[in-house]
Order: sequence, then structure tokens, then C-alpha cells
Amino acid sequence: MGVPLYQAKAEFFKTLAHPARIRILELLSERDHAVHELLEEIDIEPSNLSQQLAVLRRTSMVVSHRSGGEVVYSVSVPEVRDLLLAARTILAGLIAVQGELESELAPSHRP
Amino acid sequence: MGVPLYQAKAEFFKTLAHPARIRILELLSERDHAVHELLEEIDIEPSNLSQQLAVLRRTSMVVSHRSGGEVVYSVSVPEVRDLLLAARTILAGLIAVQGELESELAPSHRP
DNA sequence: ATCCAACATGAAGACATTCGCAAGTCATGT
DNA sequence: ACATGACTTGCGAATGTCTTCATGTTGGAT
Repeated sequence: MGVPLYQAKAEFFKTLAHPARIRILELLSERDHAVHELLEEIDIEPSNLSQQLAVLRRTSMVVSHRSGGEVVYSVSVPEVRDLLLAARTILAGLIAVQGELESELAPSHRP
Repeated sequence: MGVPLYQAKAEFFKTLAHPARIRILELLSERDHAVHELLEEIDIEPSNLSQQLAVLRRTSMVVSHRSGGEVVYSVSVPEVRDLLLAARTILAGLIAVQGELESELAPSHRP
């Protein structure tokens, strides 16, 4: 087994632990986007967006190339879409679990 | 679409962005573990483990119950296992992509 | 060819959050 | 009551985020 394996996994999730970066990946999993297109959708400062893109580039989750005057980004691994979907499923499950725990602690719907 | 949705997803990934917590979830996805059992496998301070368990409890990803003198933890949503698996797959893909990029940038590096 | 405007990235700073170690608290079983 | 195991709290250190300013690049206008 690789020694720093859990570290690598943690780093991977860490790159996903930001609203803007998730938003970027969701947009890119639909189709490629230029930077100014992302800017119109995400509503953050250009330099901030560039920073988040740099994080995603550093981990090779996205790649960029120039096309005329603009820079176009695309996801490097298509399975990213599956991961975001799986996360959504679990998130829904977690909300359900939280609801159960809540009603257990406050049994207002029990006769 | 829910407005603070990306925030919720980011929080979710943030709870996964830690080596110890990933390790915990992997162990718990195999079978339930008591705290002292986790301690034997993970090699961190007890107080630190307790902190990480608290984080996982706060997000309802794990649940705990007393059984005699021990406290036993278990995952609350079984799909967590699927997520960890998906993450592993993507991680392997990313490493492959990184290898490609590396050989593109330094073609003479590899014979 | 030169200049200009829009686009994209980078660096440095203040600011907030998180991590890990240390002690202390609480509960349980013998 | 004692001992053990589990959990919380507080503080310094480290990390991450966002804003401001500066740099570089492309394409078109003068």
C-alpha cells in the first residue's frame, strides 16, 4: 500500500471543499467554458476565479488552452461528473438521516 | 436550484478533507468499530481522534452508541462506501493524467 | 508599427478558519 | 471510591480565503 495514500485522498477532497470550485466543475462537466463565461455565472472577482482555477489545474482536475483571445477550460477526467452525482446522493441521504435524528430527539410526531 | 447548495456540498467535502477522517470512514465502512479499536489502527492522540469523530458526528456521517464500557461507531449512510470507491477511481485517473502531462512537458525525460 | 482596451494570471497583504496538543470533565464498570 | 475510557475546551501554530495591486498577452484601432 502507498504510505501517504490517505493524505493523497484528503488532498483530493480538499480541492473540492470550496463552493466556487464545485460550481466550476459542475459547469465544466456540462461543456467547456471560457474564463469570462465562468465569470458571468459565478459572481466572484476575476483574480479570485483565477486562483480557484489554479488550484484545480494544480491537481490536474482541469486543463486549459488558448483559443483566440480567450482561455478555455475543460475537465481532464470525465468521472468527475459521477463523483459529483454520488456526492449529491449522499448529501440527500445525510439530510434524511439528520431529519430522523431530529425527530428522535424531539418526538413530537409520536402519539 | 437551491441557492446555498454549493455551500452545502463544499461543507460536505470539507469533512472528508482530512486523512484521519477518511481512514475512519474506510474502517467503519467495513464494520462497526469501538473507539479503542480505531485508536489501535490510526495512530493519533486519543483527543485528536475524538475531535475527528466529533466532526463526523456533527455532519451526521457517523452515529455512536454505548455498548458496555465502549462507544461503538458506525456509518449512517451506506453509500459512503460508494463515494470512497469513486474517489479512488478518479484519483487513479488523475495520477494517470498527471503522468501524461509530465511526459508531454519533458519528452526526453523518459526513454 | 504603435497604442489601447479587454482578458487572464500572479504576488502580497489582512483576515478568518482549522489543526493539534494539552489539560480538564464526565460517565461507566469493578 | 477508584480506575479506566471517552469526550470536551483553550490556546498557539499552520493553512486557506479574499481583496488590492501589478504584470503579461491577445486582438483590433489609429
